[in-house]
Amino acid sequence: MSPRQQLRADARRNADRIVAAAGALIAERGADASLEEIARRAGVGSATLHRHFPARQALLEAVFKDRVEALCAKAGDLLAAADPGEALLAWLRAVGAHAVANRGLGASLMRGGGDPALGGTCHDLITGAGEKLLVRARAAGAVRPGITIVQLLKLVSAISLATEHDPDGPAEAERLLGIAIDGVRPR
Amino acid sequence: MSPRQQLRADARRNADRIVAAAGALIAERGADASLEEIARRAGVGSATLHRHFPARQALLEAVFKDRVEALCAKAGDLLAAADPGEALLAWLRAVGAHAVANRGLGASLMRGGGDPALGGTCHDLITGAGEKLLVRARAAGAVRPGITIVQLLKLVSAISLATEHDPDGPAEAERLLGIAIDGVRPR
DNA sequence: TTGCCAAGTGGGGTGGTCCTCCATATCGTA
DNA sequence: TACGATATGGAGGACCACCCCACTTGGCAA
Repeated sequence: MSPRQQLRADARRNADRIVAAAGALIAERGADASLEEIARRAGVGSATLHRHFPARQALLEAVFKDRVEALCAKAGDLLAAADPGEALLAWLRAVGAHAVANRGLGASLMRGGGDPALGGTCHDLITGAGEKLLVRARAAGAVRPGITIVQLLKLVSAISLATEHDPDGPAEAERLLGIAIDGVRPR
Repeated sequence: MSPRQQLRADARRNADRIVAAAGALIAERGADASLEEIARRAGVGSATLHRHFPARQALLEAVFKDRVEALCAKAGDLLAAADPGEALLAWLRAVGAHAVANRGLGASLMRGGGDPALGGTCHDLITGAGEKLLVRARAAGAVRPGITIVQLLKLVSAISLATEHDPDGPAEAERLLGIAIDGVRPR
């Protein structure tokens, strides 16, 4: 689905419909929503869904693309912040908040490394954006050495995943994130 | 399967076989292994599996029961350790190590709160054992206030879950745990 | 020891999932 | 308008969790 210009108009319209339906259903029921039902809601056959998005991950990437881009933009903004360490932590909190708010985003962010062949775009984008923040924070001595951006994002995603089925998910995620993130600072 | 005495001899034998087969298959393929195949391996019909373990969670509880009990015993031992704070952290690390070594244990530990009606035993056992360690550590001023044992276990489980599909899972889990656990100490 | 019946079993059915083929319908162009 | 490349979706295969019910079996009472 990278070269969207090459798609025929109806095909592109269907792809958009599928992404919209997927977004709605994933918000309702989580990242493991039924692909059949997504197709049903989008008003297309299941074969069409599978041709457009050969793997579930590809669909998730499309659904969350704009949110990931927003997070990347925020990372860019924070590069100009006064305190490099606080900038990184603030960004991680923002990533966590987004992951909690958008069910399934956290899982999507992590699985980038899993299937290197297809997609991985979300994971790559967010990793690239965060890396710059981490490098700057590290240079300022605001994070302890040896920590990678992939580790930090894994931590954030894991927390959002763990609190996904909680009655009081967002608040609990915030608290857990607070604990975990404090370990990032040098002793 | 709580009142095992009330089961007929053959029923109990089948239940044990199912738990053994489940343990093997879960170790191979993770906690979402097919129940049909577990039944097949155990040499019983799928109906038998479902009657003994009405929900997947119930089966997981049975599979991991001994490991959870070992962790609870370890918690008991650590209650006598000199440094209450270090005792708690050491135990959390042990829980993490077990969760990583036994695929699916982490997920099982977390889901206790999800379905209050059935099971929850693993979750309750481990929570109870950890609570004592936490209370002692808190009294010694070794952990910052406001942290609950459920939060700590959620953190540990989340990390083990997140690293489950990693090429270098155990080592990475150890590192992430190190980061997260440092946030437990008071500032 | 024998006979009986509650307890236990598993094949087969239901309804769901993901994914693939291929005959058909549609778009965009010449 | 006519045509061919492109896109579609229903039908179907393989798998899954879970349930029903005709049958078997263990263990107790006589």
